[in-house]
Amino acid sequence: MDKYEPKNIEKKWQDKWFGENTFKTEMDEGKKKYYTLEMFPYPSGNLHMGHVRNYSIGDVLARFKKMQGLNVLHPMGFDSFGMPAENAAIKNGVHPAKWTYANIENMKRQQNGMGLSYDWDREAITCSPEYYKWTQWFFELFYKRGLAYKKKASVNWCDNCGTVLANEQVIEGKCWRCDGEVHKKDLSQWFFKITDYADELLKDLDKLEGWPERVKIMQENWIGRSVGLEITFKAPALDEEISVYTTRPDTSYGITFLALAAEHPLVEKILEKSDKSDDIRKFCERARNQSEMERTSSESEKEGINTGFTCINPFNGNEVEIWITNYVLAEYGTGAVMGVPSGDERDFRFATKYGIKKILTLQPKGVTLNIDEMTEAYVEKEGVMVNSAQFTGMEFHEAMEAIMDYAEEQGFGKRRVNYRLRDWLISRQRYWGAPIPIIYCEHCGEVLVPEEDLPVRLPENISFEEGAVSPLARSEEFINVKCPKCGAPAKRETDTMDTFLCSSWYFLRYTDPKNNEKPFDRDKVNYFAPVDQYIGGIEHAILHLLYSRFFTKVLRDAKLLDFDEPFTRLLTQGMVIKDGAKMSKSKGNVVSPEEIIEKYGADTARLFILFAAPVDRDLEWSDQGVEGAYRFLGRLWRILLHFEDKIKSAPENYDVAALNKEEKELRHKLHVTIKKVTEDVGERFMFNTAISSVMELVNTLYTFQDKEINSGLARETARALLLMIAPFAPHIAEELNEKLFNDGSIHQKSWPSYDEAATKTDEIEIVAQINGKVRDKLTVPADTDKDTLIELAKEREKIAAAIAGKTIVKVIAVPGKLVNIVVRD
RNA sequence: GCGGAUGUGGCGGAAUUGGCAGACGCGCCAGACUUAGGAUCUGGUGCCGUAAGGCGUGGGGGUUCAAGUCCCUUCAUCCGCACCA
Repeated sequence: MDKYEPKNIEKKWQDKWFGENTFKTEMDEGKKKYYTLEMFPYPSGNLHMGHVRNYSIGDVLARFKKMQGLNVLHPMGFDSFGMPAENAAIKNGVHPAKWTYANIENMKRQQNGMGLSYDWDREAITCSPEYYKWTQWFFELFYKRGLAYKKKASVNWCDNCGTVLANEQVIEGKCWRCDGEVHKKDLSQWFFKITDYADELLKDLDKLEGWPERVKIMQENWIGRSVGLEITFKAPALDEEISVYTTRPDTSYGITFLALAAEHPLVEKILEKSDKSDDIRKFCERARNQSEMERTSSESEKEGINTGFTCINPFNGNEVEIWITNYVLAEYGTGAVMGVPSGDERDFRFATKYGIKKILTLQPKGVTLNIDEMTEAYVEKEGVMVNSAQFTGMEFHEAMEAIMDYAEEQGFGKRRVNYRLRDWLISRQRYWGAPIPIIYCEHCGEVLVPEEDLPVRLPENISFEEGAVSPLARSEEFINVKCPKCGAPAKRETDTMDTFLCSSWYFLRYTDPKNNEKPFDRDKVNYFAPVDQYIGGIEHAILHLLYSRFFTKVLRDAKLLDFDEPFTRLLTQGMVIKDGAKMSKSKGNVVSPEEIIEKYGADTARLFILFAAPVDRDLEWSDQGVEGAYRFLGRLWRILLHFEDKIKSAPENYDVAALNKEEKELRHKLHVTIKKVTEDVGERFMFNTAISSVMELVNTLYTFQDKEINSGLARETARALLLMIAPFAPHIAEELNEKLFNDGSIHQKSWPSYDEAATKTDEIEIVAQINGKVRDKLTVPADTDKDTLIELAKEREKIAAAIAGKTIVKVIAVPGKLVNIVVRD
């Protein structure tokens, strides 16, 4: 018998599969489609275990659904614009394109070495002009729809990367890519108006039943919708009005100060008129220079300066001090907030620190609070109003509505919805990205590059010295153009687009990847998309997944496609952990996929990674576990080849009734296993238990090693085993199928069906309990009824002994499961 | 602080609808085959106990004939958000 040598068989089948492009998918209206997608990688050069896990999960699904008769779309591509290529260029003098394409080639080789069933004819590479032409085209579409605009704003700047970042890309005050400190800069930048879709992005989360709850909650929090009141204060001494936004209008009678952000527009006027403008200016500068970390931490010390000016609380005419503080966010709401020390913890501490007055407006029902004795604010949203004019005595919720109504009637307040979500900053001061297709003309202003001139290509001849200015901005050849409108000399925009823009639509391009006329054909995109099952890491819970949802909705409104959401189901895989930490170069705990595949083969690598943990949980890497997976494949190989002659000489059909007891049990086990694996893979996404049941079946088959076995049953079992293991370990399944059946690729065959009758047994085991504790087990016919069960149980020696001399209080019998006799002394 | 998750043998994990806790794999122990075994096959393996039996799903309480599963409470770990007024 041949030994199981993965090296000898895997390469052979991969050459055949990819040589013949076995996994090619075509649109077929008559067939139900299934679109399964793994998040495409950044071409860093080598696959890591996270990729292996991601792709293994996707490949099992793709192969499984295909065997179930669906028209499976399973593409792959590369998210190939971005900083690392440019950094490599700066460091080693290699052009980013060269570096990137070399990495793509290597990663593709590794992906093929895993035996993944991709349709490579549909590959999308975001840095290729054929692709980024359409990324630019989308920019123009957004621009025309009023969703792309340029404005001067205080934006996030990363010194390391030499570029601005979107809010979503600042993680705890640091750059998502390089972990460098981020600080604010005032720059004129391009934005996408994602806020126009805030409400729909929030609402439609309800439609995403196949998404993990936590991802939806993260998006919900990120969008951060709140409902409140905008109140306008008059400041006569400044001859100005100041608006604040609050979600607690019920506390309006307790306002004792008004807090402005250091960046608030009114600050300029205050400086002009104030006699202590030097102190105020100093304070504002200090506040602005705090890093993003310091400014957005709730732990930070709250500081402020009294401007000496006041404004009028429109509710009660009280004069209220205007302060400038370091804790009010300029970008949220109006950049100014009303200070109610009695009802807000921050305001309480601030007021205590600076000796500002406190007025109580709400207290728990039946309790009388004394503001002078309180050590913290009363922040609960329930209780009874006090000190609030005509609203005094009202219950919280009632007062809330009444006060808002009153403010609107009086004309100084307006109900308003606010979002945390800000517009998406999409321009980057880097070379290796899709150029923004805009030309600046002295006469015509901002002009879109005409569609027929797309793509705006990146100049290839370019220098990458380190410097503050983007390489594109230094390229005269690139910058200088004629205005498309008037023909006068004009200049190109030198910023490129955030790479998250490229990845916001790639899953749509796969449906029609070679289209030169359009980003994709509407019929094709509507046939294949949305993605039925998307698989990737949790790190994109907000970033990529929010942007893609936004894109999809805009394209729907532009009538390019007919669905609302891009990803019907989302699976967030767990991390691959070793020695208690995520695998990383810096921790030195990296296991190279290539080495594992070299040593054990791709089938073992895939099987281990799918078996070791449920797909959505973290997976602890175990070298011995890998050995175990390898051992199992060896066991499968040997036992099937052990029966080789039997299988080859077996008839297609056999008489089930003629099987002996053990054979009947094997057949039962076989059909139970098919049922279980079908459900585990297709419905429960429990690949680990699917594999364990296949292992059990193999173990059962081993009991026939030295026994006679009905050849028809051996044949049926072998075939089903190969079909079931095929999605997980495609090479060994293909090889064994050829050796035993030699009737074409196993991957073109149908998923096995089970015989419902065979999953049932004539006799079952029933548990006999006394007071809920198992005392005996009895084997009875499967259809034994309640009363008979109880009778049979009572006849058992152990049970009879246990109930002898005691009073039977109650007897519970669950047919098919147990009998429980409750006794008392 | 808020939100979410997780907690089961020596380890990874299973138990899908309240019904035999620990499937499957790793590790460990023993046997067979063998010049040899880090190959392979077979058997054993939650803990305490010679046994009968008892105990056991982070801790405490509860509901129930029956709880890993439901309820209350508490602890620990991980993740996300973190001055959003």
